[in-house]
Amino acid sequence: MNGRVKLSDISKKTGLNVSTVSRALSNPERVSEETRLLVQEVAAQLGYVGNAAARNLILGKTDTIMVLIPTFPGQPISPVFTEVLRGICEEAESHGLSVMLQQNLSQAVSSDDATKFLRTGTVDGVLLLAAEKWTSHHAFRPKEHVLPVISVLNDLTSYGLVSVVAEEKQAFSEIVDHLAARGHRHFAFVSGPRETIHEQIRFQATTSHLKRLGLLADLVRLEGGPFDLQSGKRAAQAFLKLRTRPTAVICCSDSLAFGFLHEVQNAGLKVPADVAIAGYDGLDYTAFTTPALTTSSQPSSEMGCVAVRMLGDIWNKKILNPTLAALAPSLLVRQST
Amino acid sequence: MNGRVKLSDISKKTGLNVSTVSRALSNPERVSEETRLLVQEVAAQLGYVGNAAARNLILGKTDTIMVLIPTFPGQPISPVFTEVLRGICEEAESHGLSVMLQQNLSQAVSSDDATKFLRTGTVDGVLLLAAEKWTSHHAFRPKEHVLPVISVLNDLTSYGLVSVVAEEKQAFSEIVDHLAARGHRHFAFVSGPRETIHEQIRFQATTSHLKRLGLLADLVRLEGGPFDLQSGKRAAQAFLKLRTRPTAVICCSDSLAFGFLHEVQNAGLKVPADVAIAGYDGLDYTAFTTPALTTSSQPSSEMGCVAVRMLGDIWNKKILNPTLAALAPSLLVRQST
DNA sequence: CTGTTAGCGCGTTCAT
DNA sequence: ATGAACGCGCTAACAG
Repeated sequence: MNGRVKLSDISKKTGLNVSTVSRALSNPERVSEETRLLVQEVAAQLGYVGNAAARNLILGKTDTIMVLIPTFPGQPISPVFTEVLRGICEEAESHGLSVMLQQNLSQAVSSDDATKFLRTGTVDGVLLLAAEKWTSHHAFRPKEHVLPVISVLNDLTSYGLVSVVAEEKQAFSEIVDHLAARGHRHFAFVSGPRETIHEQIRFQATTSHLKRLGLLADLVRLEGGPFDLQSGKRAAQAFLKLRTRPTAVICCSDSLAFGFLHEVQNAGLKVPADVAIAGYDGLDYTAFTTPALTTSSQPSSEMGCVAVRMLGDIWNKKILNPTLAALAPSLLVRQST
Repeated sequence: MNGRVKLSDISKKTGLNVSTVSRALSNPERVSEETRLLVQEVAAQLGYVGNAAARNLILGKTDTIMVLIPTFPGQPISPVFTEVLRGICEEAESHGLSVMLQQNLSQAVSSDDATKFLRTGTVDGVLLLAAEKWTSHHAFRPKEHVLPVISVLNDLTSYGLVSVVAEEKQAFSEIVDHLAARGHRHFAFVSGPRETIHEQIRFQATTSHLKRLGLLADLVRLEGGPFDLQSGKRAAQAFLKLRTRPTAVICCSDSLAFGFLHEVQNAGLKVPADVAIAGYDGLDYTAFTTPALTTSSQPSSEMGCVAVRMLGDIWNKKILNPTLAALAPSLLVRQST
């Protein structure tokens, strides 16, 4: 390709052998002081940059990880994904790893998706963000050799994947506790998409904790839909039609909470006097609604960091089985409750 | 590496030569119907996936583009970047391209950053998001051969880079027109970071258009700071201390507008009765503030698409000079004005 | 239409 | 400490 300078170029210019030049650049200690400096100087002078493809080919690795992010048509990407991605990039960079990104259209990763990036063979590991299912492809186990795959945000250990998630159960228990301590006895839960793992875990955590407190009888479940502002608005419309309205509303996500807040305020309700609202995610804008939203903050970028570290552990054979890492959330009590 | 199945494996199993197998897989039309089917079947059966490194090495290209996104410590990534990124990924996928992501810590891309990813040599082109400067590195021009670099969001044609941007000038003129039509005569501008291209263009567009309308005399410039909610809040605090307050506030970004809105409402002002507020970006949550924010929507994902397409044009020699593509924004008039 | 040959750029054996 | 030779897996010439 083109006139890119290569090892042989700097070999000619120095009179040294190509392999010596190679050593001087990758294993400087295995070469004399003198030649090392010479090579380094000429390399810099010529603007040598190396060829990753050749290096990858002979080394059998690429030092690259693939990140799969689900996207939904017409919907912006969740800030949670963005933050996880940031954590991944930071940690990857500190380990000298590159990050490849692929956005896939459905939340469920199928074997087809798997094939798509495997066909490239350019990565040493895969990070799956918020995948609901995982159909392991035959290409992943050619001869007992598998490409490491880690699930982030969703617990897919049952599919045999190392997973790193947030302690959502704890988060929603804390929210319930907080609301109960404020004196609330009648609750509503604004649901996200029923089929998602998140919805199931969060609703389950809420009901089981309410039950523990003897308050379950009064839980109203409001259908939201997708994790977006519009869904929160719809749920609020249903809420407003209720004969007896709960005094505390727990939303499955911050976007739902914001949409909900917007709509009940439009209808003239006072928050938190008429109804208290809590969300989940810890998006930055929740601190700037009026009133500011109580929410539980996900350890988003931390999950990204941890996932990259665990990938390293898999490469180093320190992790051998589908392990689960669960990171703690932190409750942010604000004016909406 | 490992026990990955390669061309030679399927060559043995079929009795065909390696190159025939290669052809059957990459140029199916240059091989007999019979062998093609045989090869494809055996390939599928063995779970052949190919080795990108080898392919890249011989082809001299990687079909991969690098995206550089600026990040700021302790600050979430702008949704605008995320949307641009989405556009890039979608368009890239439709062209069979992969996307590598690197987040760099400063807004200004220096030669060091350039070197970092060039050292990999794994990409065929670079997309620079919101870079303020560009120090072209010698590695970019080894022998009249350069790696194509496109600037997205910022016009860096003066650095010799093909650039794709939003028509910010138009956007802010439209905002001014809208506000003037509403009867406003006293304006404030909430500034973002003074050193950024965006702040300069947007402020300049606002003042020059106000001047055109004969309204410039009354413009108050409020210092915001970083493009975030907190800065908008600070600007609002300054605004509240003004002896005579402007009736219309134009914010350099939606986050500033939201923070501003939050704070003036806290102080008891009515929006838009006491003060009208407009932002810029078109973030989804602006439709759900109370009142909903008037804003001008950036063609974010479109910019990503266009950038990828232009990269293709550069590869095909259809673009030879630093071209500028400017995409139109769309004004969203809502209740805050 | 298929087999043969050669080589992409680099790292790592072997020798020396 | 350095040089020579080999091979990573694949594709593109060139024959046949």
